[in-house]
Amino acid sequence: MARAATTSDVFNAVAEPRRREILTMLVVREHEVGEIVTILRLDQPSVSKHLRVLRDVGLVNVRRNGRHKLYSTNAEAIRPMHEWTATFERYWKNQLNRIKERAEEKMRKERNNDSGNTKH
Amino acid sequence: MARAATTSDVFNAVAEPRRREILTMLVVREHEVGEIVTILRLDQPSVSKHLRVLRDVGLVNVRRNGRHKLYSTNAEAIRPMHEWTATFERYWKNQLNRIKERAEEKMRKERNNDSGNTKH
DNA sequence: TTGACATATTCCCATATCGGCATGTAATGT
DNA sequence: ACATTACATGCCGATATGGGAATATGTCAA
Repeated sequence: MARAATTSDVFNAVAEPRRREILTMLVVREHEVGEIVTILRLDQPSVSKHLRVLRDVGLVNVRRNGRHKLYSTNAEAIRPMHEWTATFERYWKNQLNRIKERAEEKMRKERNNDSGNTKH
Repeated sequence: MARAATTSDVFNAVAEPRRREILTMLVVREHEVGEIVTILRLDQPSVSKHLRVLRDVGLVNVRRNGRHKLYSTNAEAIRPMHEWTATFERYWKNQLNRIKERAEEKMRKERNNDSGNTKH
């Protein structure tokens, strides 16, 4: 088997940096495809393909306006990722605490050593 | 160009579901490779390869213990993902509020219609 | 040293990717 | 009807993937 399809879930879709840029841009307000092309300096077919992937996993919505299509980010779809990463939050906070504590421990010891060294 | 390497950044490394399972498992406490194999029911070479990817992007740490190797999740490395997804939080909250408001609006209107219909 | 155990790496294959380029389709204006 | 604008899709090639099977590396114990 090869790598999972980019359309298999949000994690795979968002692995592509350009798609992350597109999402960041479209979450503020909706944009036409042409605007994405000029602002992010990508080829039009490239943008359309990325939008296709994002659409397939529900990360963006489309709306037609004459010849234009207006895409916008469906922020709600990013929530599962946010929640998955959130399960690690307490652990990195613990890691930081442990680092802090070790640093303070080291400080105390060095202070003791210094006072001892002055003796000799 | 093909898809970006799985080792290119945390987003790509974490796109693989099995690697997410491994991270979830190793964040609680460190485990030997063999334990990962039996608990997640994967082939040993497969686990070693996944761990290699996770190591390359700094998502796990290793420590040798005799013939065994003890892997643990470096939770701190997941933080960038958490922060990226967090930038969308206010938007999905807004979306939810708008849905709520529309529902309440609808309720009010329907109540008005009902009171009107009783008249006829 | 040899053997057993634990883990890592290599090779092969089927598959999906992304970029570039060309072409297709849909809506508008004249 | 036709040309034009705005997107979408199709085809190609180079590349990296993950699974499977085999093999290599590393560590301990007798």
